[in-house]
This record gives sequence, C-alpha cells and structure tokens, in this order.
Amino acid sequence: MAASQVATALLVAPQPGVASRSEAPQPRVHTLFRCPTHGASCSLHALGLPCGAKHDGAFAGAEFTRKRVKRAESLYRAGGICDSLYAVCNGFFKSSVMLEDGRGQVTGFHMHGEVLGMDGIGTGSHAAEAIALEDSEVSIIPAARLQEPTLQRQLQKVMSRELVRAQAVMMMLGTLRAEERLAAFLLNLSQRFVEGGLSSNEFRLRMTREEIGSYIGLSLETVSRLFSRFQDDGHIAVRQKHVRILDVSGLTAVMLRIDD
Amino acid sequence: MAASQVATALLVAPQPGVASRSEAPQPRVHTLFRCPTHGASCSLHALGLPCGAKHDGAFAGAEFTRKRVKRAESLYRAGGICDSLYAVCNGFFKSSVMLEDGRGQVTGFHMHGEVLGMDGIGTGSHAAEAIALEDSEVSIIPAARLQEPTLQRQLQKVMSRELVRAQAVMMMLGTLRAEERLAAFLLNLSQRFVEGGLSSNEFRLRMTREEIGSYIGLSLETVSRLFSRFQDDGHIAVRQKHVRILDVSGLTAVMLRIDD
DNA sequence: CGTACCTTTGATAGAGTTCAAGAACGGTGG
DNA sequence: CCACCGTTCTTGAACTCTATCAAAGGTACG
Repeated sequence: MAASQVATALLVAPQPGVASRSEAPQPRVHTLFRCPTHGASCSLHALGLPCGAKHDGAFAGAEFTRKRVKRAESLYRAGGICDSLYAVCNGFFKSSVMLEDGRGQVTGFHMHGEVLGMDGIGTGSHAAEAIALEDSEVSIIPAARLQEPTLQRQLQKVMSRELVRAQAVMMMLGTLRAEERLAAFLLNLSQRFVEGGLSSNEFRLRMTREEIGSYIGLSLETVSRLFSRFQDDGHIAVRQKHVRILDVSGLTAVMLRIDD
Repeated sequence: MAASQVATALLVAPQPGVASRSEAPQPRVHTLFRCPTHGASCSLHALGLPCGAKHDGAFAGAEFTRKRVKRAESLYRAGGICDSLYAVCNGFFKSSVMLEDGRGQVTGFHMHGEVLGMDGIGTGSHAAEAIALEDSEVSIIPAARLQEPTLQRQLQKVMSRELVRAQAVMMMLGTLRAEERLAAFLLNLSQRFVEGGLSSNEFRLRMTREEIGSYIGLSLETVSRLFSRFQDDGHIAVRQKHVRILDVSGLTAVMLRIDD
C-alpha cells in the first residue's frame, strides 16, 4: 500500500528549465533523491538507509553466527578494531562519532536488514561507535569473508547506497531548515519501518528527542517544539515516543517548502 | 615536513575520563578523527578525502584510458547512468546534489588521486553530479572491471574511507559553529594539498566563497567575513583565492574551541 | 514507588542569514 | 595594452531562526 500510495500522492508537474537536470519529460516525483532501482517507493530511502541488504538480502542469511546486544550496550566502539561487519536481524541501533572535546553527533539509525560497521574497513578500525537503542540481535560477517565474490559484490552496493544516504544527510544538515529536517526525518523513518514489514504509519520512536536532534542538527527543544507544531497542524499525532503519520503529503510539502 | 610538524605541534595531554573512548594511555593528537593507518599526518583526512587511492595507488595507474574535462564541464550528472568510476589525475572537481525545488549542496571537493562516482554503484545511476572547477584529467575505471579481485579490494577501502569522510562532514555540519567549520575546512584542504605534493601551506582556492559556503553549510557572506576575521587574527593571509596558512595550531585551536 | 531521565513549554539572547551596495578581479575584444 | 563586462568578493545593517536557559510535568525503570 504505502509504496504506490505515496508515489501517487506526490506526483507533481515537471519543473521547467533547470538546465542541469535530466531531460526526460516524465512527471516528477517528490523525493529528496530518486532511487532508480526501486522507484518512488524508495523516495526517502536516501535519507536513512543502506537499503542494500533489504533488497539483495544476502547478509541477513542464516549462515552467519548471531550476537545479542542489550539496550545501551555497544556493538563496537570508535577506535576499536574492525574485524567484522554486522547486519541487524532485529532491534535498533544508533551510530555516532565524537570530537576530542567531547562533542558528539549521531550519524545514523539502523534497523532490520541494515549493515553496520563499514566505516572500519578502510582503516581497520572504526571511526564511529554503534549502540543498541533496544535489545537487539545482529549477524556477524567476519572481515575475512568479505573477500568472497558474492559478498564483495553485495558490499559494493550496500556501501554505495550508504554513500548516497550520507549525501542526503549532508543536504539535510547543510540546506534544510528545522521543520524541513524533521519532516524529512519522519517521512524517511516511516518509510523504513513500513519496508521493514513492521508497522504502517504508526510506530514507536526508539530514540530520544536529543538523539533525533543530534542526527538532524537541532537542539532537543527545537525537535520537541516541532513535534508539537506538526501535531497542531494535523500532520502527525505524537505522544512521547508514539508517532502516527496522519498526512504524508502535508509533511512532504513542509519538507519541500510547498505552501498550501 | 608537514606531517611530523603538524603532529608535533598538536600534541596535547590526554583527556581524563571519557568512558566511551579508547583506553590506551597515549598522548592524544588533536584531530577530528584519527586515521589509524596513517597516524597523525592523516589527522584531517577524514574531513575531505577518500584517501584510498593516494595510499594504495592502483586506480591512478596508466592502465586506464584518460579523459579530459574542461572547467565548468560535468564529468557525470545526477540521474545519469553510472557505467564507470573516475580517478582524478590532475585538476579539481566538486560534486553536488540537488533537491526538486532547485536547492543544491556541494557534497565534496576532489583533487589528484581521489575517486569519483562511487555513489552510482548501488543503483546504477548517480545521485550527485561532478563538475570540474578547472581543466582536469581523469582515469576512467569501467564498471565491468570493478569485479576484478584487486580493484574490488581497493574499492572496498576507498569507499569505506569515503564513508568516514561523510561522517566527519556530518559532524561538521551538525555540531561545529561557523568559525570552527571554516577552520576545519582550511586545515583539511591544506593537508590534502600538501599530500598531493603540490604546495606547502600556500595554495589557490579552486572554488568560490559560495561553493565553500555550500559545502560547510554557511552563506557566502559568512565565509567571506570569516576569511577576513581569520586574517585579522593572524591565522591566515588571504587575497581573493590565494590563501596562506600562517598558524596551523591557531586554526586548530579555533576548530576545537581551545581558547588562547 | 521513588528517582532519574525524558519531554514540554516559555522567555531571552545570539549566531548567522538576508538584503544591499560598492570594490576588486579576470577574461575578452578592440 | 587598455577598457569593458560579468563574476566574485567584501562589508554594513537589519532581521530571523534556532540555541540556550529555566522550570514544570510525565514516564519508565530499577
């Protein structure tokens, strides 16, 4: 449902004359970035996914040993040796980086089917740390096995998609305003929850306002205020960690500065 | 010279009790992110590099056909098919992404030895566009060849390092203040110019104030004002595009909020 | 069942944007 | 070689968005 519905709801007329864009005269879909492989349903992917595993689904196979990680425990730490990657089987993680002076930033949230730890491949040790936001389980992918042709091909795609996500986050942090950032964040999260097969447009946030704020570059107070405003405007229903998206196209309009 | 000098200049006492950090009782180096493979000289890498090619140096080999790209021309466009990667032989590129509504953001600057186009591997088409900021030359790495074991291993590392860079940019955009961002940007750029074997602490910016601002999430006016302030403070000497870093540790102090 | 954490909301202040205008630069053609 | 043009850069002034400070509920977990 969500896929085609979202796609349909967001169809708009093509924009005239932006020289450096594609020239195909097709109706344009409102997305932060188009996902050619998966079309409009993937519209918001770019903002929060390494959607590779989900689509290609090899990492999550039963051939790997699993590991349980309890809430608030770390899967790996910044500076720690990277001897394997991890595919999230169930649960929820955040990853974050930290400055010398103690300032830190959440760089991603990760759920079922997504791959963690790829920042450690290049140097052999992790730049970020990954922490479980609820009791979780991961598949361990030993670094040694990353040389296997099948896995290598998979990994190439997953990492590439992760790069696309990173670009979208840069765009969000560098260009969007506060309300646009939260709208984009919520739409993306909703999208991913749906694809994870979990819920529809109603879900429980696994992270705090502060963690959301860190990820999208806002203070926790601003995030809280925006939740309230979105509720007043009828876009969502919130009570603490429970969120329900009431008006996807409204949120999309907020994200893209379309006044209605 | 630069490597050890920078490393030495920036040595500081280890910080007490940050629980989630590494436990080794070594003196700490002032860096946004440590690069375990290349040590302190790589301190600022994370902010602007896919330093893979430079270190592993296989992509830049003469075995690939080359292509010239004139200033202001694009190497590839957003949405365009990704049938190859590109290693910069000489010249300078920017890559950027764009929103439906026309808002865009520079997501990276790329010079000698760095690899472009990896965002297209996952989906088969590019999310970003790459534009030459001066007459440049690249090696073309056909997508087909990315399955070769040697290249695949290289690519894994390069992409991973690019992910680390992306994390650093997120940190910069989400957490640092204006002056801290520009300081980080300048230090990183200087570092990369030095490593590219080009100049010492004096170089010519290839990009405009607007492009810098877009990359670090500031308006062009703010960038210009900060250049002036850094000059007044004796950290740099600027005249238009010519920049000379006079006080690396001063800039580093600005970046890390160390008051002196 | 109490305590620590999380969330909400208000008031204030500050950093950075926006608008505006002039100056400096670099490339082009006479 | 010089003059001209468009682009880029600098600087000022006013404004706006968001952070910060503060204080009061609410929740959840031990």
